[in-house]
Amino acid sequence: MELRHLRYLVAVAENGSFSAASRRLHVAQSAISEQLANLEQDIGVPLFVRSGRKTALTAAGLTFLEEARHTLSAADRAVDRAQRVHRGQAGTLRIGFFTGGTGVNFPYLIQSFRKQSPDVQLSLVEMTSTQQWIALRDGKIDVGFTRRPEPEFRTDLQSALIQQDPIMAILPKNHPAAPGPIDLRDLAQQRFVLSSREASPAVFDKAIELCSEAGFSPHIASICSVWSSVVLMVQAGEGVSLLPFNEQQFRNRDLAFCPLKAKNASVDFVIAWARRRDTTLVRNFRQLALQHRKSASARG
Amino acid sequence: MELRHLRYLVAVAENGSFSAASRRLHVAQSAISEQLANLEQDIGVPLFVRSGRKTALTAAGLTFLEEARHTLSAADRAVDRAQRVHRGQAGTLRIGFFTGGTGVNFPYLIQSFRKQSPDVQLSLVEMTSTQQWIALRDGKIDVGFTRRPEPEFRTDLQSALIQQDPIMAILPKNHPAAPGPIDLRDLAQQRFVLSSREASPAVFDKAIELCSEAGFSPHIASICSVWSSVVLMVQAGEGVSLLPFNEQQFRNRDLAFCPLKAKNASVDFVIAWARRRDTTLVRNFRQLALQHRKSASARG
DNA sequence: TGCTATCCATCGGCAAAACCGATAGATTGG
DNA sequence: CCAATCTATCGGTTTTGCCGATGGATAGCA
Repeated sequence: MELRHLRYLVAVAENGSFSAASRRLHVAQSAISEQLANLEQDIGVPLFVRSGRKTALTAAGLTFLEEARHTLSAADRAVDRAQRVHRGQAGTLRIGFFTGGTGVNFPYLIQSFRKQSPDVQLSLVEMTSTQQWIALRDGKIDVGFTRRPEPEFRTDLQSALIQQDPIMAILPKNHPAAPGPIDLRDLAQQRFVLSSREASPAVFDKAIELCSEAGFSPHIASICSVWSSVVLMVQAGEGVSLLPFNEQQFRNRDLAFCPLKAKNASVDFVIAWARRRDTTLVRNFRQLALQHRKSASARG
Repeated sequence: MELRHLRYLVAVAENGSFSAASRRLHVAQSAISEQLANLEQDIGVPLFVRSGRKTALTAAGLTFLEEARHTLSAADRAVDRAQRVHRGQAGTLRIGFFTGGTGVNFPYLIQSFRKQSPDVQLSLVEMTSTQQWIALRDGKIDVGFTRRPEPEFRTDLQSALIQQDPIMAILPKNHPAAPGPIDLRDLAQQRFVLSSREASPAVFDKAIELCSEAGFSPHIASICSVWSSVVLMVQAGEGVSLLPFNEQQFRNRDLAFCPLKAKNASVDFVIAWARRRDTTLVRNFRQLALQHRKSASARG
């Protein structure tokens, strides 16, 4: 049984006869006759009462007709929904992010995306930068707000800059170097608390790089998996730290957040996506996110 | 788009690859590949991400897959329901009857039919004998408890005897001929109240025939469309009547219901159906009705 | 880094089948 | 009884679904 059989059946029912259906469908009457005979043969149920002039559906035929209509509309709906998803008008968008990641006004972005794509379901998943790369590669999420992917991910992932987060020195409030701008060489003798390379290689590597350029290799006292712990450590006197600027931590009254003198003291904050899954939906969302970036940077 | 495409798609989704699906479906891998390429072309949506080794569905493909499953199961359900209706296991049975029609224990018949065919919906429609013949011919009802169809209906309709209803004379209680058995010649001079030929030709014609055999043509005072009115008329002294035995009217205390001496003083009470629409369902119901007749007549 | 196994797309050929046009049989309406 | 209209059937044509073979691409493994 194929949809063709159902289409012919419905046409016959709607036009009252094989001949009328054949005219409507622009198919020879003999074709209709054969196909419907095949259908009856196939399902083993006579669907029509043929009596010379008038053709009518049997009781089973009427039942089948009703279900055939359902089937055909299910098929149409399948096509329609697939096309809508393909056009980015429907479906689900899974977004990765990490707390402290700024650069876009998230609520506003979501809001205007909702306006643009009312039938798209959004799913927000909190992950570290590294987790996002893996999830993007494996198709667990569709876009991520994260750091620039490491080289090993560059074949699968693409990214677009949202903003450059300046790396700042985090010091106890009364530290002599505060409030900066700081020359990192002044911190050469300090003990450092860094966030783990695992969670965010970009930040870790940048910290090491900056120290290296300042002519020293940092003495790492502690490594924390998330930036909030880093802040706690510094607050506890465990050492100083280097972290990207983050509005939330900036509010801390017991610490000094000092800019660096180094020119390249920043890490990229990007929107990333899988090259293979760069759907219309992802493209739409990305464009919107980049627009919001512009307006944000325009504001200050 | 045909169901074949959907079947292939589902098979690929369930088996993880075109090749695996081809093995499962016993079709060449190239066929699967071609058909699914056609499908994608047809609906204008890429459904798969092909990357050498592993094949995965796109977001649109996943959506389409879900809907394709619905479509396929709708198609299956269509076939199943049609087959059930054809086997008489499902559907609707529309039954015609007239009040006073006896011969079967209706509640009991319905009850045991419900037991035999639990998924069949029953619809009872009250009609005169003639209305039932027309409704049967036009497919408005499926079976009717009625009188033997007139010759003009015999090409379309068939009928099976439920019982012979004896024709009885209905007289005022104190009529000299009561309580019978009556020789119709004794009523030759009476005025008659008959039920209309339109509603029940069999009864009307039988009355005329009996009078004719008794050597007179009845003087018809009134004609009523339903038997209950006939009874009222006789009660009002309008005349005497000839009607088939009917349990309900028999209870009337002011009238005498007298058997006739004539041998052929009866009209057939039958179950009738359309020759063209003698479905399994109708056959099943008919057989049950006839069984119930037997047991009813066995009881008395 | 090759080697191999596995996957999908493509091509030519074949056979099934969908379709067509014509026609015959059947039925209805005038 | 004739004309009109319907469906089934038949032979022929074209489409197309399928097959087998092949080639390019990729992933796993040595």
